[in-house]
Amino acid sequence: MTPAPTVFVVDDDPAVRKALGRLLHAEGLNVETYPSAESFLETLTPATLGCLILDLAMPGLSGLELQQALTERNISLPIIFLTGRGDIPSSVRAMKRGAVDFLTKPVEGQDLIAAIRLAINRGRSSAQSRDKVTEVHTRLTSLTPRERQVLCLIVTGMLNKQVAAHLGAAEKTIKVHRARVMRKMRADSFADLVRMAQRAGIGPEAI
Amino acid sequence: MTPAPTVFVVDDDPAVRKALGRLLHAEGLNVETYPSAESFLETLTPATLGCLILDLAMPGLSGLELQQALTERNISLPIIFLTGRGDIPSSVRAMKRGAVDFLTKPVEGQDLIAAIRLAINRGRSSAQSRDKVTEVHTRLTSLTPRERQVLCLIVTGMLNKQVAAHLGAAEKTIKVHRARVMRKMRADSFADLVRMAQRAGIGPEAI
DNA sequence: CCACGTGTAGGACCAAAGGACAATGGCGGA
DNA sequence: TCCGCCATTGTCCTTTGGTCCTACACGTGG
Repeated sequence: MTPAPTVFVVDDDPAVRKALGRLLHAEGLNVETYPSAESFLETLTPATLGCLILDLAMPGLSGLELQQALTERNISLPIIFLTGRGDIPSSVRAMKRGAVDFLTKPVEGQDLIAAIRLAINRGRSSAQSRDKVTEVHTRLTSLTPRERQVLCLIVTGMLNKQVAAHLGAAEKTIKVHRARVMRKMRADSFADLVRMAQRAGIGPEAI
Repeated sequence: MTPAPTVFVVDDDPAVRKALGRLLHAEGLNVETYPSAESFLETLTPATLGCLILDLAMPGLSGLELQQALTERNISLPIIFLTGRGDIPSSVRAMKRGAVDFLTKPVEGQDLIAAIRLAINRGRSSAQSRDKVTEVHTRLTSLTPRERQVLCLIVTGMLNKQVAAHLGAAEKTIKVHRARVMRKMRADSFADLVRMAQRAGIGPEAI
């Protein structure tokens, strides 16, 4: 239904890449393999959907460093670490930074598949909520400063006349701004607007 | 300011309990030590604030089993695992289930203290949001079934007359229910009500 | 200079929300 | 049986919100 997710495999061992490629392809998954973190980073778009199976120790960027790099670029591709010589501190660091799983070679095919399913689902839902938030943000940028101000005040529950007093304007003016906010934010009800503002982090903090 | 958080230490080794007790007390932290998971579980209230430093392998319930038990009892005390003979699968399982950290003995005092500070902060904020949600839930239970129905419909953005048509009642009736909902939920604005409903998981899903 | 966006504001008018007061009917517990 | 709670509906009135159309001032960039 949605664009097909892809499983990216980054491992410096050709045998591992080949074996994983075969295994996952047999499961009906799209697979792309990369021999290094750098080569993977090059061919990466922010809208990528799927998950990443990542080796820990590689020449060049290590797996943990790639994870860090993705975080810094604001790319939330779910990561499954798969390593032969891992240690506890590495696994803990990986999990702390949001890895879906941290498996050790040799890995049970079932375990890996299960982790991949989980990762793909997680990525899908996080992509959905991220899309919603960015959608709200783009609409927010279409507001004029005054409209944003009015938005912030009305979603805290203030009446038009209260907003007017607070901003030193006529109630009529606030009504105009309010109507424009509703239209520009494509909110089809006030409740809807409140929820959008909530998602954008605009709440009753400023009271 | 808030009730002082306590660091609970559960470890079967008396030497570890003694050493940790001294170290953490010197840091100005309240410490309670327990020789087993069972003894800790007995003296546990759901409103406990602080964090738990937990050994992995113990006679009786293991650390991971205690973590599971706390999850099942809906107790969200942040956990720091501290173990001598851990392995990667254990650490990954612990982190997946929400542990704050997974440290190995011998541990650097600084690392442990840092983890504790993080855990206590996490526990504090999660307790805050949990309190807010339960507060909303208790208010929800004070609503009559009809009032809850009306609440669900108005927070999706429906007008009184639409709700009336949807429920086969007069608009006036909906107004009365709506007013009672606002009073019982202690919402001081409609925006407020929408946010409360949001926290309680009542949203526009049902459309 | 003119067009455009922005902020401002007025009047007219209608729709929606909310409060005050009253009333009816059902249903379960004291 | 009577009381209290719940749900229901009504009328009357006020406040609030929302939508037209119109209008003016101000600054930016063609």
